[in-house]
Amino acid sequence: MTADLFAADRRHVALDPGALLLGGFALDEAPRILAAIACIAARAPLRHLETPGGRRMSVAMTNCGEAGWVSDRSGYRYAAHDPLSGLPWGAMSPLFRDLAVRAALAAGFPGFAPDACLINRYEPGARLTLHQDKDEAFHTAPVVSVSLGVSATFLWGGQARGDKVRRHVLHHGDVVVWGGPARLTFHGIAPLPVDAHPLTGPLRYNLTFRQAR
DNA sequence: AAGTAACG
DNA sequence: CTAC
Repeated sequence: MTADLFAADRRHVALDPGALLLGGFALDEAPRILAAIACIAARAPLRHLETPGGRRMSVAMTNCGEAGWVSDRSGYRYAAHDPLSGLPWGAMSPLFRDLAVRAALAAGFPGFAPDACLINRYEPGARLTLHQDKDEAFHTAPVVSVSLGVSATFLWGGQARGDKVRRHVLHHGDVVVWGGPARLTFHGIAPLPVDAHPLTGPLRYNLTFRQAR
């Protein structure tokens, strides 16, 4: 960890060894990121995936990058093509990639090479119950998560499902990075409150970058 | 199963 | 919080 990591103008929270919340990291890029999300969603619409148990997820999802995370009755997996259209997911823009790489570096993970960017859209009440990101082929690379729009409560657990869960509010522009010993930490998002943000109205968007392959 | 119901 |  270097000194510039902890610049005085930046809120930062060490969640655990290997896990860091970088406050306001993506603020400058946020309007361009939101415009890019609209372009991605025009090609690969945000949709409510089904869990293997047949339940509709409350969060709407799409992807860009070489691999996209999908779920249906047959399971969770990464796919090179959008199951809705059969087309490859759109390319990950340098704007997205550079942001993720800079955040990973700032959190102590140099050389991050994401090939997957999952885009999540939360409406009021949408949530993600506690889970692990473990569908990637290797867990040597960190997870980088970018928050935009309405603030949400991040649920940060431990290495076992039953471990104590801490809550941290994630604001517009916040980035969370977890890797190394924290790579498989259980995490989730509490139901999104009814709220409004100048750039997104009632919605929260989240970008999750991973190296899936 | 990244979700929900049931419970005390 | 536990069970499925």
